[in-house]
Amino acid sequence: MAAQSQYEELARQLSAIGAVKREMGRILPQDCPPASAGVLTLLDRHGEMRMGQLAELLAIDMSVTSRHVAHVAERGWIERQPDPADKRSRLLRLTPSGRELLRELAERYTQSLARYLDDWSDADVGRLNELLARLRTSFGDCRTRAHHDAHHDTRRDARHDTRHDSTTRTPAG
Amino acid sequence: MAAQSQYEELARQLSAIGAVKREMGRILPQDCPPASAGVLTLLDRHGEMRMGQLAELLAIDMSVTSRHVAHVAERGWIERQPDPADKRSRLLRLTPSGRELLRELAERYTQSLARYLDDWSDADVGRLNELLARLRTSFGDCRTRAHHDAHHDTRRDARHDTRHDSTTRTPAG
DNA sequence: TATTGTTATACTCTATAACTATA
DNA sequence: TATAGTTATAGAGTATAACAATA
Repeated sequence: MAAQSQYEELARQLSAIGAVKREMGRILPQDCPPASAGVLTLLDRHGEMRMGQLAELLAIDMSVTSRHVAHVAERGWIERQPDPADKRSRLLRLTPSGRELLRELAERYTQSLARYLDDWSDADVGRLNELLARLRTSFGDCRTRAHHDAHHDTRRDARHDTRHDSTTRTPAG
Repeated sequence: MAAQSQYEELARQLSAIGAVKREMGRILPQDCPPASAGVLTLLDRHGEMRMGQLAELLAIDMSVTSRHVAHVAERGWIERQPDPADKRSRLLRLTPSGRELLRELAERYTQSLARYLDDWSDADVGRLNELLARLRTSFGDCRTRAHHDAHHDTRRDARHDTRHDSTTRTPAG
């Protein structure tokens, strides 16, 4: 439990961090908006999956996910195969072209961050990564709880967790 | 200098942190979108200022700032007085009504974060705040450097880099 | 001529709701 | 009936360019 001023400061930091995100977005190729990069990255990390799973990992509505997926599919970066187990569903999978793009993206991100953060130690970057992951988990748990038992209170207790990887999951929606 | 995998992970964390921002945005009053809250917060922190200064603190284009400012001015949360030293400019200042709204916002942010982060220590929240502030500074400093040294700028694509905009934008604070 | 700020236009991202196909 | 996914529509946020008024 932290002091009130710490919470207010965190709210300010979160509101301002968008500028960093935008700056990172500027290094992306013309055809690949940030949302597309996010889709490809998650498919790389977690492997083949369905729309619904991807939407949950992205922490956005499936309608939005659907359009992001259409964008990357139109450019040949992913394939959408019918799911043999459920004909309503489609399985998303990276193509070789998508993997090639991901290599390019990783290189650009790395070069850009290496330049911006040249005076950061490995430990500092690691600490920031850990805290951001934990922040997302804290919000994600809260949302999952609110979603599954919307009429219950908001105490943190039962953690019936059906997720496979809580560290890479994002909250909100 | 950190390892490449750390940079890639940071890029991913930044891309995913938007979900937390959106979740925080949901607690705001109907009339007050996140951008308005940002404007009010900066005017509270830094006091009376001009459009250009505010745009720099927000790290967004002045055209965008102009519309955010119009929104909060229409609702009586700030005043726009002509600058006696430069008739092209207007000085922005919080009104009592704006300060009252800020108190409300601070309370909502605090309550929400206290609920989401109930298992975070004060030290953890403080560390995250420090690292986020430092991250924004690193990007802001770098952007300033890049602007003064434009021919060493390798981060952009073949994109139209038509920024004759001389205002050096810093991630907000 | 250059700068401050506004407005018009376009693009990205997201949410809600209506719709289809299948379970 | 319920669920997986798509599409239509609306709203917030941002960038670029053209413009007005002033320096």
